[in-house]
Formats: sequence, structure tokens, C-alpha cells
Amino acid sequence: MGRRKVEIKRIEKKSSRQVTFSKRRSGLIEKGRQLSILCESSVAVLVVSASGKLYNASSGDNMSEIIDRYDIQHADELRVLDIDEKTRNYLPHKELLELVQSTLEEPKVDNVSVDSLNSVEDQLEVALSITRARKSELMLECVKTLQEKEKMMIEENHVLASQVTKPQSLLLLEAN
Amino acid sequence: MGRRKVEIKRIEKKSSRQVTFSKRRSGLIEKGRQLSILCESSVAVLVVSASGKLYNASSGDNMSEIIDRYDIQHADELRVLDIDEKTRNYLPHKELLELVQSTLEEPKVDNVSVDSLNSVEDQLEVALSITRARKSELMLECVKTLQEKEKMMIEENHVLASQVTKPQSLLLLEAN
DNA sequence: AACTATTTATAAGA
DNA sequence: TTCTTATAAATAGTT
Repeated sequence: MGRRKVEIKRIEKKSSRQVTFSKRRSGLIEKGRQLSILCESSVAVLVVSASGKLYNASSGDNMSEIIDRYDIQHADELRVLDIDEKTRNYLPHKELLELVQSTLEEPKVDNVSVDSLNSVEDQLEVALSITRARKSELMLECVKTLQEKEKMMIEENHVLASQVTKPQSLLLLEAN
Repeated sequence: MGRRKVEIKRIEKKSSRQVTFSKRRSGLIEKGRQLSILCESSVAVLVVSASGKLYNASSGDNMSEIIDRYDIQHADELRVLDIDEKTRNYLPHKELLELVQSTLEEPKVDNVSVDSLNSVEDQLEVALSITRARKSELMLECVKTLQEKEKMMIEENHVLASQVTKPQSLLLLEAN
């Protein structure tokens, strides 16, 4: 949709690539906004440039709510894995701590190393507190969702109980 | 870009809304793929329908790498907050655990409640292991990044040391 | 940063 | 639902 048809492959000329990156990035984000409004949905768009800069936009819900939804979906998918599969998540965590430990214990090659390791320490602290906050959000989301489901199921249960001409105590016995 | 111009506001007719949702969602994801290839970048698109179903696609890097980048960006931003601000993350966490506790201890109104609470338990377990895995990724990313920076700074330091006609021991003393 | 010639996306219809 | 097609919208190359 321009003066010429362009093949979908890396644009070689750097200046064109940058201009196209900027134009299409805006276009993509605008399209996301429109979809969200037209179809009452939530849309998140994340773009990371080659140099590592992040551009992101969300509409409908905010970014972290949408990412939480992705995490929860993933969690549901992981359910089908067996316990062996799940517990593998713990090993990399231990290995990682050892890695951090050994990095921190590395001899100071020079003063720069010390500064860097201080930064490592800071960053890990922040990463940890962020992760705790996210865990809270994730857990709260799960609880809310299930409380809603529970409420609906209780209502449904009452309706059924009143339709059927049995006392509720019998229904309870049957369900076990 | 169709037979008529459409206003960007909720489409009232349900069938049209669903068709448009499907078409534009595909369009958005395709645009993301193109941007990624044309401009050697990474793109993630997440769409949550009104009924809560998630559609997502990523190109360049995979979804969790892109989301990690978002988390890291956020972590960097949080650095500017003071310690009081940071430690507030711990309180909601405690409160949340109490909430879960009390939910689990709620009297069984009926059998449905028990089943729901079992699900809560399962979901929280999975959420926790997912979160641990994510924490590992996040920490590893931080360490890698800082190791790279460290390497660059060591090199730079050596270059400077050879330019200046001082023994390196003096530089070390000065830096303290 | 604007401007258009074109291509592309898509709204409505079949 | 899938295909078609008229039209709106996005954007590639230009200024």
C-alpha cells in the first residue's frame, strides 16, 4: 500500500528501515486500538526494536492485566504436564542462585567489577520485589475468577434444587 | 477500508462484531509479523475477546521473551521509587495470603463450594510454580545483561589504563 | 514532516 | 461460513 509493492523481508537500507519501523509501528498500535473499541475487547501490542527499545500500547484493559491473562492461560496449559515436568522448574532456579552466588564471589578483577556486582545486587532485589507483586496479582486474579465461578455455580445449584422436587440434602448426597 | 466508512465505536450488531473481530484480529497479527520481518524487530500481539478468550502471536522473539522485556523495563522504572514505596509490595502479598486462607476456611455452603476450593488450591499451586520459573528467567536476563556491560567496561578500562601512563594500582586507589 | 500514487485491508454482499 | 468486490485506509517513495 504505497508507491510500490514491497516484499516481506528485511529492508536493507537503514534509513528506510527506520522510517518504515516508525510508520508501521504507529499503524499497528492504531489498529489495535480500533479493534479494541469496535469489538469491545482488550488488545496489547509490544514492539522491541533491533536496538532493544520497547514500544508498547494497550487498550481495553491495561498492559499488566492482559499479560496476567496470558500467564493464567499458560498456567492452565501447564496443568496437563505431569509432576516431573513441573518440578523441573525448581532446578533452574537453584542453578540460577548458584550462578548469582559465584558471580558475586568472583575475584575483583578491577574496581569496575565491584560496581557492576553492586548493580547486579540492586537489579536482583528489584526483580524479586516485582516478581512478588506479580505473584500477588496472579493469585488475586485466580481467586476472583474462581469466586465468580463459585457464585454462579451456587446460584445454578439453587435453581436446580428448586426445580427438582427433592430436598437439597438428597442432592448433596448424590453429588458425592 | 470496506464498502463503507465505519466509525470507530462499538459495533452494535453481534454477528457483524464477531466477523469484524475475527477479520481484524487476523489482520493485526499479520501486520505484526510483517513489521517484525521488515524491520528486524520483535512483535507481540495479545487480544482478549469480550468473553475472555485469549488470542496471541509473537514474531522475532517468542512471547515470554518479549513479556520479560516489558517486565524488565518496568523494573528499571521502579528503581526511582524509594524504599518505602518498594516495601509496600510486601503488604498486599501478606494480605493476599490471608484472603486465600480465609477463602479456604469458609464453611462449605454446599458441595460446589468444596470443588471450587479444590480448584483454587490447584490454580494457586500452578501460579506459584509459573511465577518461580518467571523469576528465574528475569534474574538470568538481568545477570546476562550486566555481565555483558561488565565485560565492555573492563575492556574500556584496560584501554584507558594503557593510554594513561600510570600503573593500574593507582587507578584502583583513585576510584575508591 | 507532508504529499500522493498505489497497494492492502476489509465491510458488505453473495 | 467462505468467497467476492467496491471502497476505505495504510503506506512506499517522493518532496
